[in-house]
Amino acid sequence: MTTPGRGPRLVSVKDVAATAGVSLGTVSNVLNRPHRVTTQTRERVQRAMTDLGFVRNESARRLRTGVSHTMAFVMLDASNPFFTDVASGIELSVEHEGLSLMLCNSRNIAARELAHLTQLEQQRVQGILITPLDPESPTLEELAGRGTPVVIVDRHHADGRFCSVAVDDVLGGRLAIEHLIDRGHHSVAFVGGSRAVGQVAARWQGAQEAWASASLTRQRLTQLTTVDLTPADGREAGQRLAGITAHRRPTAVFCANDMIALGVLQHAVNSGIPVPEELAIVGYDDIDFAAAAAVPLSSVRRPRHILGRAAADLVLDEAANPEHRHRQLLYVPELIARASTVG
Amino acid sequence: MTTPGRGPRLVSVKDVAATAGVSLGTVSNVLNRPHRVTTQTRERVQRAMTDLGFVRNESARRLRTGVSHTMAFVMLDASNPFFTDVASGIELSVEHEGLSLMLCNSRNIAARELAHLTQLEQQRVQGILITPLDPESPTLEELAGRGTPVVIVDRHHADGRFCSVAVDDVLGGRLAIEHLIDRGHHSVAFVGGSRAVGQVAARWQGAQEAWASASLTRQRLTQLTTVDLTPADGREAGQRLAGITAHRRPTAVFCANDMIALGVLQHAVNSGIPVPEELAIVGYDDIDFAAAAAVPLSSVRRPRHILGRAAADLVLDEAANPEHRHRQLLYVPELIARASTVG
DNA sequence: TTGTACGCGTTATCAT
DNA sequence: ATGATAACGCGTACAA
Repeated sequence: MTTPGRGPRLVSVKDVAATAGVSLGTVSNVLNRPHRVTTQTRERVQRAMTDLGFVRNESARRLRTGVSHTMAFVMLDASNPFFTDVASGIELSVEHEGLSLMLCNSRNIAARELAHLTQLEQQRVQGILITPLDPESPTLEELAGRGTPVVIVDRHHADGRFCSVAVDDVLGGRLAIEHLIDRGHHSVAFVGGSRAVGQVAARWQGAQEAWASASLTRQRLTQLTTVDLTPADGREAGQRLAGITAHRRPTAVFCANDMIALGVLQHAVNSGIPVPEELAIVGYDDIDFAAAAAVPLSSVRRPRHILGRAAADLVLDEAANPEHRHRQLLYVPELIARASTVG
Repeated sequence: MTTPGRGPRLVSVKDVAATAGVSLGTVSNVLNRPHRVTTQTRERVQRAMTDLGFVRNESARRLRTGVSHTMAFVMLDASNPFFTDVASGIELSVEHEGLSLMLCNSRNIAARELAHLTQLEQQRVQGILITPLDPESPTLEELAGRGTPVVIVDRHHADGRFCSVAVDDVLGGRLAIEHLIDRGHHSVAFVGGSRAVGQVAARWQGAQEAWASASLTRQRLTQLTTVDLTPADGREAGQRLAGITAHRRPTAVFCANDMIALGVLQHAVNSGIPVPEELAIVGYDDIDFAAAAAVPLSSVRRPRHILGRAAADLVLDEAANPEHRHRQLLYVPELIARASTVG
């Protein structure tokens, strides 16, 4: 007869019913169909609930009704402001529907991503938004196949078997390079992370395309690989750049994201390389910190909130609408030119 | 007889038992006490589970056993890297116990905080870590009173009725100001946000104490209030500073956090005020972006990961140990001097 | 308004 | 070691 769990024994609908002197069904009606109950008894029941400290048991509800009241977003990297901004966009839509959003952080580690997905599926969340390490992973298809709506954020699935929301990163890469070519640069380095290949491949591709179509005579687009996409990686890349003698050094870099770009910027300033005169820098995402850098960073802006809202709307539709059809949305990035390229 | 919810009807233990040709109890044993089952039957059952795509129903488990497998952290502001770093510290400890962590974001809005807490309590999470808008709010005490372990992060409850983990921000404020006094500054402004009074009051207090005990003759410690603690607020504060004629302008600012400081730094550089020669800047938190600023930011470092781990350990103890006693942990900050104060 | 079957995994009991 | 069975937790929904 011991109640499992610890702490004060929790109050159930039964207790509320007893205290209010009504039946169990009436309590349920107060909770779910208040209009069916006389104002008088309703108030009596509500009184009993607050007096006893009744807390609805979401597990029991879910077990019975089969529907949970939460959505989830599995972030690739919570320390990247890009993803937290996407998350607030998601929240807006999700909470507008009276659901709550739970955030998970895979930190770019496959085992952690899997653990989160498993947990979320076991909780029977209404839907999962995810920026996956690998959009083609069978895990995602299996998950969706068992009935959990899955929407991919900031990636696409090759065969369109999911809803997805992303930005045209090929165009983004092209915008960045075209801007640098416009500013007269002939030797440019792309700085990206090897552990984040999927995230940056399109940007690199766009960069190459733009470079090729400019058909410069003595062109040179090189690649500088870092491990990850953090400010520390950027500093390290900056160090390698600073080590190159000035006349062979690229006159500009296009960084796979703003965190890298901020690191490069820092090291450049520290080692006395004037930005943008000797080194122009373009970042990617246009996070708030980009504009707040001491040399404000030119960056390819992606519509983070809109991305989040759109993704949330898709997963909500998939969860609620039986006639749902998968859609892949592609948003357009925009180059924001600031002092790091425009002297 | 219709199954509630949509999508393919989910597989239950019964189906697994039938397919594997064993009894229901055996399936349960495979899940919860695998050693009691022959390797052979265990494999047969596991085979059936994967074949059918069986997914444990966490709600049913929780309902029966009374214990959930999640902890939650309600963040004050997910766009502040300080909190995401604390969150990763928490994750480390929580996942070490085989539990999963769900993140919520109150965005400094009381209604959102309440909504999250309600939701989490209804889900019967094992414990809640929270950086509350108001540590003295009765909501928290009621929540704890009904049995959910609550640990306060980055604040303390006045009467010690909760476990809490924080940093000595009075000391932090003192360190910042002492550093500036050491560097010869006589006129300093504190830049903080009015919507974040609770978070910054101690820093301001420490700043005043240090200033008072220096007993300078022509001292001047002023206060510059912003709305929030974002880079944009910092830029706006920087604008107000730049508007002051040079000989009346403070020679240094101590910012309530690094995001503000980065904004101030940006505006200073933009308006041609040399940092640190004409304006020294000290931030607070030492987030990664502080070191990555083009003029690396001096900042009061707080042990973010350690804070998170400690908080998680406390809530885990409170959830598992019947002899748990509340503790208030206070960590010591450290001043990191960089180029924004040390020419 | 009331009574009650139901959802599903867990655990215990008794039997094989 | 495994089988068969039932009670249990708690809120929901429907028939009475």
